[in-house]
Amino acid sequence: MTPPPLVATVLPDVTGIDRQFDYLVPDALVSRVHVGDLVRVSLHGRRVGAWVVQVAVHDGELPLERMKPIAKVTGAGPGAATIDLARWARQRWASRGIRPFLVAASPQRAVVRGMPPARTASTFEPRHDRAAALLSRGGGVLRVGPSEDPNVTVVAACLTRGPVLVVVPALDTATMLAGRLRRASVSVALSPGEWAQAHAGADVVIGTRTAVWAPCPDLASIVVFDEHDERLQEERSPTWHARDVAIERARRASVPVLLVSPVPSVTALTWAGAAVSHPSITSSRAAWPFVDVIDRTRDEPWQTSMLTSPLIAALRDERRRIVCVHNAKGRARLSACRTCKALARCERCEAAVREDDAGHFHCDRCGLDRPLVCASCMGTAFANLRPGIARLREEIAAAANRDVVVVSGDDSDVPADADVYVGTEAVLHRVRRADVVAFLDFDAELLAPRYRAGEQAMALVVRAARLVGARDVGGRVMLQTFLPRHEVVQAALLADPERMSRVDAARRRELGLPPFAALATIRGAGSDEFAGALRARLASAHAENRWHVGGAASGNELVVRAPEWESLGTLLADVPRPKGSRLRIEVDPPRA
DNA sequence: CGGACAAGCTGA
DNA sequence: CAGCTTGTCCGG
Repeated sequence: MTPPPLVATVLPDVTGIDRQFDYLVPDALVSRVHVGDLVRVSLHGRRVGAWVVQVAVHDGELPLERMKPIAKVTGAGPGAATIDLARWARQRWASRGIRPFLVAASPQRAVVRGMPPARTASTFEPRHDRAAALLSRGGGVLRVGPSEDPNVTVVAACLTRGPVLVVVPALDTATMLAGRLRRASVSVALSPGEWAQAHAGADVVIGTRTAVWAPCPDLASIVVFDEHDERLQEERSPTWHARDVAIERARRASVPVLLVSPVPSVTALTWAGAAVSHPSITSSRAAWPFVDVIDRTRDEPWQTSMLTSPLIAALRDERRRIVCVHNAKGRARLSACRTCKALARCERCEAAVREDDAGHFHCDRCGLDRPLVCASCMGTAFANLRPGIARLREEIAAAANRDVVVVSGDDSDVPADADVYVGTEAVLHRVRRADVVAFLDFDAELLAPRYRAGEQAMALVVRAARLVGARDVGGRVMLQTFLPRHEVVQAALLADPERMSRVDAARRRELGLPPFAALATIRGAGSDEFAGALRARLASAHAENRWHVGGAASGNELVVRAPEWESLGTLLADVPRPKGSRLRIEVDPPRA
């Protein structure tokens, strides 16, 4: 009697096709087709790559004669467990399909099985004591100082248990850490380039956020370094976050996960509950720079100037390299009369006007020019309340009496030997080393209209802290603010990030924001119609209480809030998308 | 996504 | 009505 034919359900690697298709497994390939493998099939007259998502005995649902055979087995792929993890992620981030996750989990080139594992089972010292303690308790959040360098010792603590998966925000960190571990005789597979070695087996599999999807046989623990870093989240939809994937993957594999950061996110702390390891107050303080809070409500007679006297003193200190951060994004220039403090406005349309290069007031709204005279008191001296970066550069250069380098977002080659740098927050990623970092208008970060503004501001302080080093090497961060008592400012000042996360967590709980609720933004053609369908569904289910569907009246952006992500994902998947729509759904939106 | 096929438009 | 464009459907 002939054995029943095998049928493989495959998902084509083709954008726009969120469907699965059944193919016959030819007798010659029966031993080589496994769930999670990559194959090639003929679909609608063309050869395409596909993932095998299921292998089963033919059930007669689709007649055999309508099925084509699998054309070829390309090689190893994500594996069955990762495909299940991708299905979880599809609901978690309201993705239409699992293809984006499988792409992240797959090798870039074909990988044939049979490569030998490279496990050296090498352990080394020193090992991070607090990391080891957390691991034996099942994992959690490991808070460290910003200028500490815990990566190698934390990995050493993990290695005593077996293979470890390491996720870091940036590729250069991954490459550098891989090198340091190899010098300690640890076998390392750098993801995604060394996917084949990771699949065959290594002591450490390491990479940026996509590495959280990488294979790691006999996985014994997962570490996410710099858990607060935004680069761990995919910026395009589906906006999956490597931290959350790591937590779920570890849970499924019954292994501990460590989230390491100087400023752990509210999401991480809420997940960890009591499993948070803090450094001692003394060692934490020692690992932070000096933080100067410059209270702009008190210190200056002319309160609106960006150049306060402590800043001018720092600019004039020729022994110190200083980096000035000024987030000018989307901020209009603004002039005010020095005598009567009235805002300079357009006579015709009342919009704020700015000084142009020719020495006139110019209105950007209606184009009118007028002389530099105050309309209320006829004064002729004006202050620029929100200088653009060019104007600021002139003011800083005049105050510092040193050369100033302006760093813009897209510059990659920045002179390395300058004394004074000015730029948007991108400057913190371009300059290697500094003695002082000054945030000229820290309130722009604190008051940004995003629910994660506080943590994002805190992340900038950490970035600055690493640039200047700890207080014992003289590292100094200056925060110019009108809000000196703000929890972020206080947390930085006292080297105690918990001060900030406690307040932030309480506020988010009260306002129903993540991680205490699920939040999504929806944009793109058809989102108005989709919003209507969502409201109708919620009304019929009598579930409006903890739900909210707002915005999109202008066709701009729809905000959906749900009690938790499970029901959000279910709802967004169940409500049919209007035909012809192109919805971009962002769950846990990074900018909202 | 991209090929097939149908329906709609133009020119002689 | 050939010859072309535009739109919709569907793939195993």
